[in-house]
Amino acid sequence: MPDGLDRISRKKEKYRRRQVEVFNAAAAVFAEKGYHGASTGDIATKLGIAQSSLYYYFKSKDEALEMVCLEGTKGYVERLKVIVESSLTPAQKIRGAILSHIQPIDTIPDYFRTFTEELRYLPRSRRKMLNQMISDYNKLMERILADGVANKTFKTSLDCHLAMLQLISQCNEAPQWISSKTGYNLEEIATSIADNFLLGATRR
Amino acid sequence: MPDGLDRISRKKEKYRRRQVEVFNAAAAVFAEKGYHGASTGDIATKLGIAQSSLYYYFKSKDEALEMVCLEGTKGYVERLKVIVESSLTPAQKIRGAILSHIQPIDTIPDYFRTFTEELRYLPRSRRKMLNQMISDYNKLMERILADGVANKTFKTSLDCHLAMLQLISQCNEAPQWISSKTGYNLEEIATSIADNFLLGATRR
DNA sequence: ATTTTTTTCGATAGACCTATTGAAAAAAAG
DNA sequence: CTTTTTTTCAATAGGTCTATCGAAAAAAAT
Repeated sequence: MPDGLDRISRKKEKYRRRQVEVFNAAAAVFAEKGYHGASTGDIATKLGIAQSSLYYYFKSKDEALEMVCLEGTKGYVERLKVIVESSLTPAQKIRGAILSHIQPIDTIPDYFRTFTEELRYLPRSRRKMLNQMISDYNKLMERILADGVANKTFKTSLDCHLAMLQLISQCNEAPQWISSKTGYNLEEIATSIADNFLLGATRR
Repeated sequence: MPDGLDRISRKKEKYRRRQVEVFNAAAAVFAEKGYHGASTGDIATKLGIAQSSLYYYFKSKDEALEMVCLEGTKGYVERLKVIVESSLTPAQKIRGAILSHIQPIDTIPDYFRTFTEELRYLPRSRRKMLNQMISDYNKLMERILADGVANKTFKTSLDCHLAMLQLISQCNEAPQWISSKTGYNLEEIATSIADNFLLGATRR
């Protein structure tokens, strides 16, 4: 006779796994058609279930978008924080940060794309946590650059804030370079972004 | 008694001017809410007219999006072609190309944003000409880079295709850096993108 | 002032979409 | 096998949206 708590948590686990399938489908449809272009009917069709069944797994389409965005950015800040606080050189930190940033393009492309392109359609009330996360993330990235300048690794003339925006923008656009028939892989792309930046920014 | 043709063209001109106001409103609403998030009612409200009145100026919402995208890219390829075929140095061409690319962010921001973010929602049939235009544009930009390599201005190791994608991506994301409270102006941004690229790519 | 042309409007058909609800089906437990 | 719980479904209320149409209003021409 199995333990009662075990039984309950096993049930919840089953529910949670199905929920992940639902969010996977939502992410795929959001990424393909955009949040407003995607209907809950589209998501249901992708899963082969009735549209109304979705509401057993989320309360509203808004909530589904929030969940997809949260899942798509899970661990982002933490991974960058580890890099920032490591004992790597500024140049190595940049390489690591870029690679870490674009990794999800491989592992969870639909979540990544939904986050970068559809976040703006989240109602203000749901966007607070995610905006805070983005702000934290940007500050961390900028800190790597500022440390590099303080360090005399990077040129004094480097505008850290602008450079941060340029690096992150390139990372966020990278998914579109892959579909662009030329078959770059993510590591090539990360290396290229980092190389091009470091070649220009590094003191000689 | 005015010439007949004159009278007709003057009327058409009046119609055309009102149509521009309509497309301006459409571009503004598309840019703010996204194509699918924007309703024709939103556009009409912005103009202070009835929703049904819009259909005197365009046949469908799709067509409005197409017109906005076409207007937003008018002259793009031509301007770049002039730069490519000029006698400027590759480095000067890059500076000119970047400045030319982001100019519309100042002059017609809503058209620019709608083009870069909402083009994907144009039905395939309407997207052909615009896709061709983008392809031509990218090739021209890549040619500047390839010429610079052939020229020994840029390093042999430069991946021209990837570098082209990186430059254009940065330009297309630039609007978001401006709203980002820090008050950069477009020329600063263009200079920064060009400097950072040229510093790394130029032979020494 | 009257006629013609241009522009706007109200009403609405016809789709589609989100979210709810109570019931049915499926799965798990007893 | 029966009961309980979980999961799915059909039906639908209530809302929004695009596009059409004939009429009205406004402007221009005669």
